Amino acid sequence: MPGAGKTRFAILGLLSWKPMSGYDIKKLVDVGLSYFWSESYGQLYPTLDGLVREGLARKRRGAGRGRRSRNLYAITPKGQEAFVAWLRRPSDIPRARNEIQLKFFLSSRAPLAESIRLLQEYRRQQREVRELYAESEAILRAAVREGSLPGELEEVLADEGTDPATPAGDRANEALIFLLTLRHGILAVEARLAWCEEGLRSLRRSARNRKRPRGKR
Amino acid sequence: MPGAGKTRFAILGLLSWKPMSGYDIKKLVDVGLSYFWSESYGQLYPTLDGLVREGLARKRRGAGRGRRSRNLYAITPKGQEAFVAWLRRPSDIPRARNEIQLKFFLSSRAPLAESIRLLQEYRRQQREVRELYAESEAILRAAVREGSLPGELEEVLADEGTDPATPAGDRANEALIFLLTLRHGILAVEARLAWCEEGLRSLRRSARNRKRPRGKR
DNA sequence: TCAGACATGTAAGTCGTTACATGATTCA
DNA sequence: TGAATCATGTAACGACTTACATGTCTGA
Repeated sequence: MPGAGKTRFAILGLLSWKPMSGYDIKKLVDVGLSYFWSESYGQLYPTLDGLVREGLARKRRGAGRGRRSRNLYAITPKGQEAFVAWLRRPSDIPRARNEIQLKFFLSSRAPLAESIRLLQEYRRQQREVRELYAESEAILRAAVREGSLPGELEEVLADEGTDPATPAGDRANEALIFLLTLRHGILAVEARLAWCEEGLRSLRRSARNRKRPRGKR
Repeated sequence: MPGAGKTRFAILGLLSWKPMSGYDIKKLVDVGLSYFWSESYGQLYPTLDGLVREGLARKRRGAGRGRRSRNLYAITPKGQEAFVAWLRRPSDIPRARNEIQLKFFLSSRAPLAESIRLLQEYRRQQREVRELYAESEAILRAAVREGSLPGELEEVLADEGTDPATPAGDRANEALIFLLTLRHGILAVEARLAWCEEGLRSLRRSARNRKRPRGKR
């Protein structure tokens, strides 16, 4: 009984697209889902075995000899059911543990300059993230206009395995949802950057007021 | 060697305010820091012992008999140093693992209605969070105007332990930084809600286009 | 020919939570 | 008197990461 963890269903969900090997899944997550998900091999392979033992997936030995032979995993009807049931279960609120926020809060008794430095570091970090997102968004918007999937995803998903009967409208939908997922990240980053500006303004105003505390009551 | 984990420094940072017991720290985190941090007893007490073993904190047996006697932990100069050094170390980018985002992404091959439902669930959840934040913000803004700390924090921090020599300006600063920390949460929630609206608009437009796919190319 | 991608897996360790055990004190 | 809160701790588990071990195939 390997837990009711999220990794199980993340994998199951990806297998519901098409049969894949552990290596494929890792690639797909790293390349396409990295903005909101991650998996390590140490989780991946044991979990795949677990899915097979529970009858949620089937393992098929692919071509190739020795270590080079890919194991293809396919979702079973039972697995499909379990996946949909999970989709419909309420999601837990992610428990918050944000290091930068913690540091900023704990800096309240340090010199103001320390808090300002933390804010600037955060801003620098988030600006970099925004750049990454912006590039992805440009690629994706183009894909949405064409109703296709973008290059990297295409590679992993679209070659041999995809059902050719999938209507173009469905492909467009997939791209749209991928785009929206990315938009979530972008709006979040922009909110964080707006917060940095607000914070820097507040702290600098506070610093000025303390240098010449004129109208004090 | 109990890891270079974040819990150690979170605790150290709180002890840098004033000596506290494990129970105090848990209360303080639950009541005042819950928007961006959490600690469990299972981490707390062993970590406190670890800090003492490393000479970063000192344990002092308080009044009371048997199990009721509080253990007060105070930071040492070495601990203070370690804390400040941590504050200045670059923070790691939190690795992303967002269940709702994952579900939304994986819903791309389900009926559109499923994606819309997920978005609505997310919106409902985030609206509740926004209410909580709004209440806290009102209390905090009042406290900032007065240059004091708000009730709950006052309780844990301000009674006997606080240095009476702390200038009023410093108290105002602490309240301001607390307020800014909260603002981070608020801006984040509002960004998520804005995303929900954007997403719902997009998906509904997409649904309409597929019912009567008139101007197709 | 050999670096680098392909491919699978395991062992050990970190980090954290939940649930429980224990007992004192307060107050309705 | 007995429920709630104060207070400290531990045991067991769960989720995940890192680092390693092993071997194959491809292409410059």
